[in-house]
Amino acid sequence: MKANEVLNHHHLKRTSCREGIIDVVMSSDEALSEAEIRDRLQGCYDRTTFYRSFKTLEENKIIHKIIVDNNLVKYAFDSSALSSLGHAHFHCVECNSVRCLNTVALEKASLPQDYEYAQAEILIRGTCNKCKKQHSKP
Amino acid sequence: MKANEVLNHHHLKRTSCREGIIDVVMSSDEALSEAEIRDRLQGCYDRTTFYRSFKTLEENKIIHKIIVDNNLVKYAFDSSALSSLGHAHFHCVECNSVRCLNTVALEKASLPQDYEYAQAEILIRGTCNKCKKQHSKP
DNA sequence: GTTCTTGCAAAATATTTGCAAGACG
DNA sequence: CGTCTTGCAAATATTTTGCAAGAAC
Repeated sequence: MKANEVLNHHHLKRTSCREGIIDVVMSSDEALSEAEIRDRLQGCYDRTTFYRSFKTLEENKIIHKIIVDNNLVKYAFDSSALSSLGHAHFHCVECNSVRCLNTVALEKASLPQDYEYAQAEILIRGTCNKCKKQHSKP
Repeated sequence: MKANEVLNHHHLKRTSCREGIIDVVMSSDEALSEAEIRDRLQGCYDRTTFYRSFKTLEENKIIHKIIVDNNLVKYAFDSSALSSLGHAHFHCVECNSVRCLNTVALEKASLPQDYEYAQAEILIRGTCNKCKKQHSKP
């Protein structure tokens, strides 16, 4: 599905900023920060516009926001299969890359009495394959 | 265990700000924001001092920080039983309260090939018992 | 043509840093 | 007394808002 189709599908106006963001996050295998997305779009847009676009795209569940730390916020394309249960992400503490995981199962049970479950977000920290490989080098 | 004992145990200087923070988070059944902690200490300390104290206490695993959203950061006493595996928290999307959970099990498996697991953070969103009760009122 | 979006400037907020004065041990 | 901590001021950084010009449909 192309960026403009995604926008049409959600009854959002096709603007080049939105299309650009969608193209970038769709084609990336890892989550990207605002700065990274802006770089890949050759800095074409104002930060304000980015924030507003991110917000709109997030509200429409086209992308989702991953807050790894207060100064590490990333965005990823929202493959809606995940979004019903919640999301799981892997954060490499060495290279700070963030990837969506779709293979993590949360045992849904055991909330306190009378609490109502809606959605879970799981952030797994560790070391990614690339950084682990670095370690084994001489 | 009292606040000053906690500090001694970690070889940290006993200062009233640190003791105050520890007292407040230890005696609270939910996680508290900087503003809430400051209020309970009658606004005695500078925000800078809070940030520095939080950092020190977090580095020593005396408290932990829960980033619910970019503008919703809370702190809770770190009961170390949880900290080995990671933490699970419940965020009520209605009243924005945050509580530590100790009864959530994550199926530890299924990372991509060659990834190394270190720790997980789970944030469960939903409705807390108090807010649910509100709904059933007339 | 009407409505939504953008860019700019500016405000609000959160967080960090330098430095001198003060508290801890 | 030497070292770590505090408070103030100021610097950074992030995110939000108002408004007029411009684009989408």
